[in-house]
Amino acid sequence: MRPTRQRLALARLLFEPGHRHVTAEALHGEALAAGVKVSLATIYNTLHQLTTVGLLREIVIDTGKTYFDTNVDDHHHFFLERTGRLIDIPGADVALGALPAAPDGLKIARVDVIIRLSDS
Amino acid sequence: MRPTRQRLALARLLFEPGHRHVTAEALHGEALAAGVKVSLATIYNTLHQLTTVGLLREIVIDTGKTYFDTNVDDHHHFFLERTGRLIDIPGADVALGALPAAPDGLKIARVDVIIRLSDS
DNA sequence: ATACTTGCAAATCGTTTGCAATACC
DNA sequence: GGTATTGCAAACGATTTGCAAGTAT
Repeated sequence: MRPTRQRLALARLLFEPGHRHVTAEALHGEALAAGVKVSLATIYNTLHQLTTVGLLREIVIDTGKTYFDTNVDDHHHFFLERTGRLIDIPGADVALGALPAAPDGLKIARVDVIIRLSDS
Repeated sequence: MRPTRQRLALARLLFEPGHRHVTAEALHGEALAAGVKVSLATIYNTLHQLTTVGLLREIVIDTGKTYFDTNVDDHHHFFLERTGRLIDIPGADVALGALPAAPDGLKIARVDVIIRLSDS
């Protein structure tokens, strides 16, 4: 994985501000706003590569849009339904008791807990 | 909501076999296989209407594809990553301890627990 | 008769892909 | 130079929409 101009710029945008959640579109917007010339295709490439390498985690919350989380530790999420925003919940803050055993030849790859929030 | 031919046929396909998870495409296929002439547009209409009415529940597990669950009780899911299949987990089988409080003016609408399974 | 439904085909949205031009080592 | 990477534009798959024709009450 070569440290190209666009990869470096994207990495800076992603990891400098601390933990965050981005969509490809949003990151693309930020890049352009920051004066970084990148194509959307490259954004997707990079996000997936970083995910493969373990620097990002993909979160499925909403159909039709993929979120990438710069926090790859064990943790969960609040999802604000009205705004589409995500908030991290430290893994320790959600007590999961014994989980049902996985069927036959399968193993638990990950447990996602999503707490969906609406206006009260 | 009128009991039209296609709505009745779809309701039968959905609710007669016991609890299940379907995608619009899959239901469309079944309908055609069962000799029921329905357009995909109507499938989507009907699935959404049934969801609004509370007879179905929408599950987000996978980007780019929406699952509808005929089980609307409190429960969670196993997701078989290799096949894309869903398996219900009774709500009681997952012990959730105290959850972090929802921020300011927000309330918990729902808690989704998804246990992702891969081949072991 | 009137309002609700259907179905087609076109449109949309996020994402992916093919491929030639380009940047990295 | 050789290989990885970029960017464009076209291709995609799932879902939605506009609208004319059909159907329930």
